[in-house]
Amino acid sequence: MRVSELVARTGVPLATVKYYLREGLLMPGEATSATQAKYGEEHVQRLGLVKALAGAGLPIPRIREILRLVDHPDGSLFEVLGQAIAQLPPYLDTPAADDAADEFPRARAVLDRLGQVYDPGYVAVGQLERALAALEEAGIPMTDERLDAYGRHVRGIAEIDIGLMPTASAEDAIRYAVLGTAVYEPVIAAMRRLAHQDVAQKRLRNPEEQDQQ
Amino acid sequence: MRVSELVARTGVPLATVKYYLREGLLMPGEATSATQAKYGEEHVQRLGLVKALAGAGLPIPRIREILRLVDHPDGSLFEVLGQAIAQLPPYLDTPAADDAADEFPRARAVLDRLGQVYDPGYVAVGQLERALAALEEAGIPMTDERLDAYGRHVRGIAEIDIGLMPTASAEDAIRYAVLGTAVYEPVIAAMRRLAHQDVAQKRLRNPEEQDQQ
DNA sequence: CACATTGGATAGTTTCAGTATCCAGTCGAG
DNA sequence: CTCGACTGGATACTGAAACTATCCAATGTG
Repeated sequence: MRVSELVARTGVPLATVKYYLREGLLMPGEATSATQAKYGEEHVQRLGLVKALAGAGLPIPRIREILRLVDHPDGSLFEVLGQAIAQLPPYLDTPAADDAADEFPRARAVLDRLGQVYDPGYVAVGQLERALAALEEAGIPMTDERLDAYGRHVRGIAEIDIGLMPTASAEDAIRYAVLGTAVYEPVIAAMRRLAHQDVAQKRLRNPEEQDQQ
Repeated sequence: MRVSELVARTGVPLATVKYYLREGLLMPGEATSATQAKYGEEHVQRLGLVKALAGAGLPIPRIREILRLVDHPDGSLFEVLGQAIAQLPPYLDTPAADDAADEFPRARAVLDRLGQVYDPGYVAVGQLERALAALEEAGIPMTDERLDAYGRHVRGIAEIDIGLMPTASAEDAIRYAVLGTAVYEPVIAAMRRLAHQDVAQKRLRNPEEQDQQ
């Protein structure tokens, strides 16, 4: 298909398609002449993915990096996933901690409490630390009770994620992990917001069953 | 305390404090003269909250609206919470659906499947729809299996959230609900990312216990 | 009294994410 | 063949957002 059709199918304006092409977010079509190129389904899908990531508020350079990792994963699943997660908010100013000493005290306390295995150099540790610090600074409490419950359920979600991960090829696994992390998060957030309403409504109706799971 | 101390305690640059003051994100201090004002703990905390929200990528007008709702909630818990959630991404272009007819097909299918009570006019329904549509456009699958599991665990998280909600005053409840939705989300996201690593590691070690919870 | 600090106003900067314009080569209907 | 529409490619422009910097006159302080 030509550009005009790509534009029609995705709803992305031509100027923006050209912009993404320039920025390297969309691979160029197969040139058939100096002023013509052929685009395929992969371009439609890629544009959808870029839209999803951009819609989540990711800056272009971060999207480019994620796409690069998906297209050319260089390293183990963990390495690539770590690099990809570093492109997701919350962004850390300090990219790496030299020694794992007293870095991330809050996050480490939480993870130790939950008995979780973790690599202290993993980006998400810093991200958790930052989220917890933000909580603290804003004067919002994080009790052990809440923490344990979150830990339990989040782990359940992670089990599903890992359980459904394709194991055939490493590339598939990486692609799945990188995109799954970024793209399922808004779904989970929206579901939580809706569950709040559901739980609150049902409790109002049957206030006696106020057991906290 | 004076501005300089507020700056020192929060780490927010003076120019930025003034900017937040201008934008109405920070309440003015108690003026003691034409060139002096007194700030208190509430200012420190507010600045922390603004930092947390801004750090999550929320635009200033949205933060202002959230703060307004927290400070002067006008309406029921559900109404206020709905308004607050509308300030959180993913942002919807179409603010309201006139009739609840075929609006949000994906989200409704999911919620019906989970047997959840929901108000079709609730913002989060549209947000879920959008997140699911983004998934689809990007060619990423959302199976029923994953959905059911997510639903179960997200519900568990919501039970905790609601269970720990203060019930003494309506204002407290609103404040808790609004901030809890916005501020705990990054924590949950970070925990999920870390749980992925933990689950994957442990599975590699004991591949036999691959039960998906 | 001198000097740093402050509130308040205004202007400037940077980054980001597109849009718009131009151009020259090419395709395709008549 | 021809003429107008469509393309790829390059460059310039725009508008919003979030700070950041500068100035000023009033004030508090040692």
